[in-house]
Amino acid sequence: MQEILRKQIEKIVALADDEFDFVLTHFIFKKFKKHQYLLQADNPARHDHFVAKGLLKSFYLNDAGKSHILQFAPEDWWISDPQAYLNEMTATLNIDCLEDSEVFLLSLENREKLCADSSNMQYFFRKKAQSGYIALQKRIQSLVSLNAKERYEQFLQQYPHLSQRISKTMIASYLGISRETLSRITDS
Amino acid sequence: MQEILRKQIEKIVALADDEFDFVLTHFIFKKFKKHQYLLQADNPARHDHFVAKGLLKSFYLNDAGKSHILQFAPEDWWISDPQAYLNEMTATLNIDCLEDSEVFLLSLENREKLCADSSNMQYFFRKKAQSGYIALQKRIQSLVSLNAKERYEQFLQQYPHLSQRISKTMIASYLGISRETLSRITDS
DNA sequence: CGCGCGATTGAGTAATTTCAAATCTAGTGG
DNA sequence: CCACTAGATTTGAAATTACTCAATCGCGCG
Repeated sequence: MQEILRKQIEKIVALADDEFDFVLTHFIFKKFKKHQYLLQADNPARHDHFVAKGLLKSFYLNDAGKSHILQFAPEDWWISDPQAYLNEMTATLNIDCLEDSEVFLLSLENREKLCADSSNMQYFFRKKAQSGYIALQKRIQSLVSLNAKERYEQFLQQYPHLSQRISKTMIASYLGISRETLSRITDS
Repeated sequence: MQEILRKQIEKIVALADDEFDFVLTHFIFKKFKKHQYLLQADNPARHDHFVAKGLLKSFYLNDAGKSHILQFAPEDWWISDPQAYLNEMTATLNIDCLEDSEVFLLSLENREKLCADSSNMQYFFRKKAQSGYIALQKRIQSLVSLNAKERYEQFLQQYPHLSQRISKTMIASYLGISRETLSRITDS
């Protein structure tokens, strides 16, 4: 189980065995059931989450009460309410499980300790934030310049594996289109 | 001029005088004229840019040839093609000046040197990437859950100063709506 | 005065949403 | 094996939102 976390980090920085053991002491390992919430809006967002197994999503409800999915997180992904987590604020996002999941939790305090004690880990988190930024910028580009159909096709290309584990209703919510529109797109 | 850069960094980490002097040696200072390009698509994106004075924008042309503005960068902001810059690829974005501008350029090589030599600076860039991520996530939320009028009003609230220096055509391009639609929104 | 650029307006069209109803599907208990 | 239910998906029709294209307006500047 821990191997997944290690491999994820070592995609970016190499770690000696004892250094990884040290890193690991900063995480909490937990299992969650499908439909279980890891974070609810208006609660403190105490952790960032690395998914070792399963599938989570983060979403928020707008003023009209409509749910918008911000992110899916299958194995090997991180998920949180970044704004609330990094600024120690109360969450606006919700995170719950689409499948039974196994997750490593990291508090902000422990993240900062890790970064202070290990320049490797600070490097890792810097790179992770950078690639996250790039990913979001791509998503913005697709939102402003692609129509519903094109966005859906790009999603399929980008996450061919994911699209099989997620209902179309949720894909529509992620893409910012209604489920009816997505349905009409796919039957062609 | 350098004071602006220093203040920007010291919002996040304190620097001794000699440390800032050291930091400064990694940047190149340049002036640009209105309409001048700092980066063009298909060219290597060699630098990240910190704006000391003036106003820049980044944008790209989609397949249909339509221009979409990704970011405005007034004083105290950073602007680049992050994907191209951080992965040493050829740019897909363009960056040009909306006003005469003064800019500090930072190559990827020098950024990494800075981070390797100064944990303060690595901390700074980590935090900067994190807040960038948060900002983009907010923008995604507004794109998927707000209509044209709401997005425009949010833009005015968020950047009251900016909206006075930028044509409505460009604001429309940033918001992902046509200039005609924006015009119809504003006359109410 | 006349040019050029941004902003506006009008009319028609295209994309997407909404609401309601019908259909399909997987899982459950008898 | 079948009936039944909850959830997801699909379909239809009307309404809304936003876009496109074309024409006009307004204004600053040489």
